[in-house]
Amino acid sequence: MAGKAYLAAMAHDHHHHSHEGASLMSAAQGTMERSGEQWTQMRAAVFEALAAFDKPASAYDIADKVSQAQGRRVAANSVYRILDLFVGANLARRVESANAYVANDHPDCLHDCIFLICDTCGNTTHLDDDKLSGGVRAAAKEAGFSPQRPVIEVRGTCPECKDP
Amino acid sequence: MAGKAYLAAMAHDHHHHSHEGASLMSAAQGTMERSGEQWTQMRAAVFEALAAFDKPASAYDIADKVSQAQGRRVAANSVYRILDLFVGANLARRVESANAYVANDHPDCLHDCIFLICDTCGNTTHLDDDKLSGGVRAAAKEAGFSPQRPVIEVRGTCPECKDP
DNA sequence: TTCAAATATGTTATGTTGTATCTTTACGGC
DNA sequence: GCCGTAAAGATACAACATAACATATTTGAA
Repeated sequence: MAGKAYLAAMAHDHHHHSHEGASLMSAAQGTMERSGEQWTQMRAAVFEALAAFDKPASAYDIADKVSQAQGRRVAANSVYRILDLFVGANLARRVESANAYVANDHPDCLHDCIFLICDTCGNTTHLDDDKLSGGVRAAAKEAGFSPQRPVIEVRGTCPECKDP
Repeated sequence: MAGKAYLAAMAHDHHHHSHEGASLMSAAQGTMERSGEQWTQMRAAVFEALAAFDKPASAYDIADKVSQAQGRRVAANSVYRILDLFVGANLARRVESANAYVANDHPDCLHDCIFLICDTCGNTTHLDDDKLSGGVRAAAKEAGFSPQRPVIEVRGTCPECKDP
């Protein structure tokens, strides 16, 4: 992987506090604690492992990575518990069509984000287009439905895999 | 279940050849054969079972129902094979956020459909809003991504579960 | 019609994802 | 120190999905 060669477009340019590395870790800790949850060693380890993946990671992928890092076996169910917390606190997102998770690098903003998942290389980017996601929510309401959580993902081919 | 008490709204009213019962079966057969695939007893049985569910059904749910109907054990992997064909031929859709499948009652029209899945009762309806789905595709293209298959689903509460 | 090739299904096994339950451990207040 | 609570570990199992190979059925050409 040559790293991100393109950035997700933002339809409405508002300030996203995107973080990385140590900054992301402390942002995650802050968000977690503000939402009344503890920031334990285990949670830090899981978040670090998750954030280190450059594509969506399954709970088992994360369990493996944490196990490696700690030199002991960490069970998947512990990881699931923590991932659920993360998703609840907006520190991570679940990619439904991949049964996998990604770290949220701007946990301070709340969006119905749109994932673009490359079927060739697995790399995943996301858009935060509140107009589009708002349209989806509105259409659901129009049909009498009360939307709680839109799932908007696009399977396809990323620029790298298309133009080699 | 008291049956469908509301219908999915259509943003752009074009003629949908919605079928049910025997009509749906023969439409399915026609679509399947036009796409160069055989319409076997087994496929008919799987389609019938799938169409009989009033909410998204897992491959195992379908395997159970077909097993019942035939008085013999039908293995899940046979069902998976056939479901994959159905999805390819637009006879069925996969609901990603539910790991389940629904029959497509108008296999003649091709849409990126939007599923509304009730987290309370599991009932699922769908919208065909080409404008919205087109917007999602366009946004992906805007980011340099080549969309193949948008996945647009909304988790929430259906009208029945909201207003008891 | 008969046979060979291609397609479909059956059988068995295994891999992956996700939960449930119960036990043990860590931490804080008393 | 003792106890209550929250977190994490251990184990088991349920649910979802695919792989590999054997058998059966269909198709179409000789």
